[in-house]
Amino acid sequence: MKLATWNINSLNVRLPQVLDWLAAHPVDVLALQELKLTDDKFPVQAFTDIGYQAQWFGQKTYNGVALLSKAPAVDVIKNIPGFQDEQSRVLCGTFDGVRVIGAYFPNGQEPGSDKFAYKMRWLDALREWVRAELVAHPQLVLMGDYNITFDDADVWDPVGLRETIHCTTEERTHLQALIGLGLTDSVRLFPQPEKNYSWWDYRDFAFRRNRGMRIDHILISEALKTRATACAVDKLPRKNERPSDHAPVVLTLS
DNA sequence: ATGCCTCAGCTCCTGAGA
Repeated sequence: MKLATWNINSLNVRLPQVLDWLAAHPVDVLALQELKLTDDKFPVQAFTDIGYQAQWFGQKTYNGVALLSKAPAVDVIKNIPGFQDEQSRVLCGTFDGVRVIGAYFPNGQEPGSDKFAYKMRWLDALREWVRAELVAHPQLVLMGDYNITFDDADVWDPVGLRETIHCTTEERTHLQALIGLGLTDSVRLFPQPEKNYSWWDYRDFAFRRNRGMRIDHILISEALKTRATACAVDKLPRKNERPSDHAPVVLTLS
């Protein structure tokens, strides 16, 4: 079983790239973030045509998430139960017995801002919900655009970007709290290239200079850790014409 | 650098992303 996550920064713009990528990498589940379209504009037929089922949770202009899958989704949930949220950020379903949560974590903009406070509240709510989901579903994957780095190894300039957004102690404490639930960062289970990032700024030739951050993650439960055989960032789509600023991350389970 | 690029929208500038 293969699972992947990809922030595609507008499904309208990136649909051809998503279809091409799935043709080359026929994963069982692909979580998408930043659809940037309303539910009525979701191109379900394009995915049906290539043999994928889809769950989607869109929003005008911002956010929006989807789960594309070969198997049907069971027990689908949109956003975090009990957490009032105007923004479409979470989509959850069970596929072949594996509970999959696809999430677009808030950006947070700047420490001290209202958006940062929202990010912290959202992370609190997510953690408590995932804690309960893990009890009901021991085989669980939490993947998406976390907008948080684990540590300096995930940042191209850890000194210059110290305590800036995605790199603050407060955000990293929240990320570690998810690890504390019994989840594992699947990328680090396997040898990786030096300076292994998943996002690069569009500006200043950041990708070419590999000035990036690893902010897209696939966290897996203990029960799945024993099934994990590979996990890596696929940088190739970032070299496309009109690429997303993020690259997909792919996990292989036995 | 309050800069750089990209996308959506009440679109020809602004807000947001990260």
